[in-house]
Amino acid sequence: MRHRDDTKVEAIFDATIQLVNEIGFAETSISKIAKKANVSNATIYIYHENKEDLLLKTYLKVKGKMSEKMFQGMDESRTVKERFESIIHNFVEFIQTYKEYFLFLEQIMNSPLPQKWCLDDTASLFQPIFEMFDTGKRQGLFKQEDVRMLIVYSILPVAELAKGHLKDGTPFNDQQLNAAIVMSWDAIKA
Amino acid sequence: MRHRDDTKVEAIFDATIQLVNEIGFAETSISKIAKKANVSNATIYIYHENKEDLLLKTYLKVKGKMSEKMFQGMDESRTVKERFESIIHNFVEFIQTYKEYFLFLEQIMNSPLPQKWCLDDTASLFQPIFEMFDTGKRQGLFKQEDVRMLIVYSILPVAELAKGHLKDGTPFNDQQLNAAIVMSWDAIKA
Amino acid sequence: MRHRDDTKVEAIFDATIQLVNEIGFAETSISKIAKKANVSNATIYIYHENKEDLLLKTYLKVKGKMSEKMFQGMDESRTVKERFESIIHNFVEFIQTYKEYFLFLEQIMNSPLPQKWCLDDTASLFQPIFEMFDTGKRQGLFKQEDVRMLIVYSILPVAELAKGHLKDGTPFNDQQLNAAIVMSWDAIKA
Amino acid sequence: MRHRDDTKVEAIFDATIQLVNEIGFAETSISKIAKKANVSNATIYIYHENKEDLLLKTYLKVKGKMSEKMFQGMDESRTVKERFESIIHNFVEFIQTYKEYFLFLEQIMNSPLPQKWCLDDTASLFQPIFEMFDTGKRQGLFKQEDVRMLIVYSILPVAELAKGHLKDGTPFNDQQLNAAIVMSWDAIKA
DNA sequence: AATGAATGAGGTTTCATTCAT
DNA sequence: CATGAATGAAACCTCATTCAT
Repeated sequence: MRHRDDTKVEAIFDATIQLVNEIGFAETSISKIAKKANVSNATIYIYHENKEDLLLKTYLKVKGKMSEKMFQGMDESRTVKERFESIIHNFVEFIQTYKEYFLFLEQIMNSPLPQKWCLDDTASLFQPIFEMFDTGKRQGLFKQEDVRMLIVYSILPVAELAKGHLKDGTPFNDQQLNAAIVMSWDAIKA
Repeated sequence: MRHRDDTKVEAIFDATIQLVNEIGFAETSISKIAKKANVSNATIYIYHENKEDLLLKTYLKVKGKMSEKMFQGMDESRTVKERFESIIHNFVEFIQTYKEYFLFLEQIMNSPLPQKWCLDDTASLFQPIFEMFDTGKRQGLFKQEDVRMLIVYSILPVAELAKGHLKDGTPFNDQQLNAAIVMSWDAIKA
Repeated sequence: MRHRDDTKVEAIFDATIQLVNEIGFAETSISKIAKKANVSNATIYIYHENKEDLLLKTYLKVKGKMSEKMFQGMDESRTVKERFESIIHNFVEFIQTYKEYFLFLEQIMNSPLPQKWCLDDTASLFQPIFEMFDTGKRQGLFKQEDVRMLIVYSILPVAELAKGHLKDGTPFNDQQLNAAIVMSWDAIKA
Repeated sequence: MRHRDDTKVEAIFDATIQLVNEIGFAETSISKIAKKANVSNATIYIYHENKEDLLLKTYLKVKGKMSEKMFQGMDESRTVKERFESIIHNFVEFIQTYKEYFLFLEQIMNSPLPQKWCLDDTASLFQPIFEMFDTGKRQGLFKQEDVRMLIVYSILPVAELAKGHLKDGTPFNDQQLNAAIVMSWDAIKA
């Protein structure tokens, strides 16, 4: 057995993500992925059981990357506010740098696939967010609401704004970002 | 000449929406739609040029329905706060009553299709929201930010919460909704 | 019963011939014919049993037209040579005036359809040619060969030349036609 | 990698030609070709881009075969008359041996396809005919007419006669062929 | 007579996947 | 490991034809 050729594996992942973004999830076929990745159709089946498995693995990889970037340089000893701002900045940075990863995720997450896959484990990837909000709640900084609610009012809107700028091509500048952070904070603060 | 059978047209729309929700956009084929709608494959092509056209028309229909429900009973003479709460209540009502319409929209809007279709006109469907926020800004009730930002911090989170409850089957009760409205208001108020 | 609407019948014939010439026999469908003729699909079935019947009738009509034009002004009392030249001139005139009729015939006659239809009767349409050649043979003007052979060496080449000019768009002038007639005569003369 | 199976490629060509002859160009479908060739529909698309491409390639192949057979054993040092007779005999031989190839060609060439394909290069396949006639003209053997005219009066009629015998099943014997050659010669000789 | 509506059958093409090298 | 060849199944769409008005 020769060893796994990571160049090809990577090329397949990239081609998948690009195609899903360019032509959509529904139009993305194995043949098209193979062609874009410059490998044979059959090669894809060496690394992935079938099409759905390829999608699942790509999804997990991308979600892992997002988690990694989101908590990059996170220091548990910092204050809640500092951690809050770090996460948001990192998130926006991720969305802008890995534009295609982000849009790929949005497309998959709004399809019935994740429910079919029953992925509870992915929540753990975002554990630091939960911890940060829990701490904040205990310190009386945040409203005593469900953490999902705090997320939906503080992080989601920033992502949505960044997505909007991504789609219409306009830049999401610091001034706008700071205004957003203020609104996030206003929404969730006690 | 046989007369146009609107039952069939309606059945095709419904089948499309249901299937996109059940098995996803990618797996929804004309054959499956036809079978579910109890019509022949060919019948679909009498009313729609091709598969994409069917999706586009379904999308527009559903978006129209959402707009209609969202501003039902809207009274321009009411205060901004009353209008704000009316919209949010109507929206949540819509999401819960027309669950499948809402999830269908989410799936389409997160695919590359809308960009391909270049639909600027659909923004006009939500004109009353823009007017409400503009009035509120002029009255000094809201932060002097772009209306899109106000929307993203007040309406979007509610939709996201409702969607979450839809997906995990738990009810979205009045207490939760009121807490959400408070957060929305906190986020955007001046 | 209302009376037969010859406008529509004619429009259907014309559309059929035009389409067969434009896009070919294989691509010509009832729907396309109906659209080009500005009638409903179903209207075609009032006048023709089915698609093949439509083609057969169109073929017979066109072949009849060709025969009619070919022997227009033919005078049985004229000399064989005069009749010979009259036929050739008429034929060339027909090909150039009814270009589409002629090319339609060529397409049908080189398909397996005529054999399927077993049309012996159409030979009778060209009786005057046979008579002319028979008379010529009896008068010792022509070679004592089968009349089909005489036709193939005198009339067919002219048709082929005319067709060539039709297809590449160059004119088939009198000088060329006369040269052709000389060659025809040389080929068959005793 | 499985190696290219030329048996299949050949079977597809043969099935195409046979079907076009049996049921006609218009009724010849990919499915029928695949069934007759004992391959899957999809296999055809490995070797041919689409149906039209299959037809074009089949056409070119058959035309090449015809050219090859037509000039088999041609010796440029022989006299014009010898070359002339060689070509005609070879052509008749081809028509009779490769009956289906010939009838396939006739059907395609009388459809609008060749014009759509803009094939100028195929003329070069018949270069030796042009050369033979040019030499004959220079030697004063033939009339000083366009070579196409000489072809149309000497070779085409023989083909037409052979085709006639093919279609009604009667043999085209040597005596008839010789009579035809005499007429060909009479038509074009100076 | 005329036609829009409707459809089962079948068209071309692409799909996801497996096989043999 | 890698891949071109191969394919059954199914995709989208159009066909010829019939029906009800």
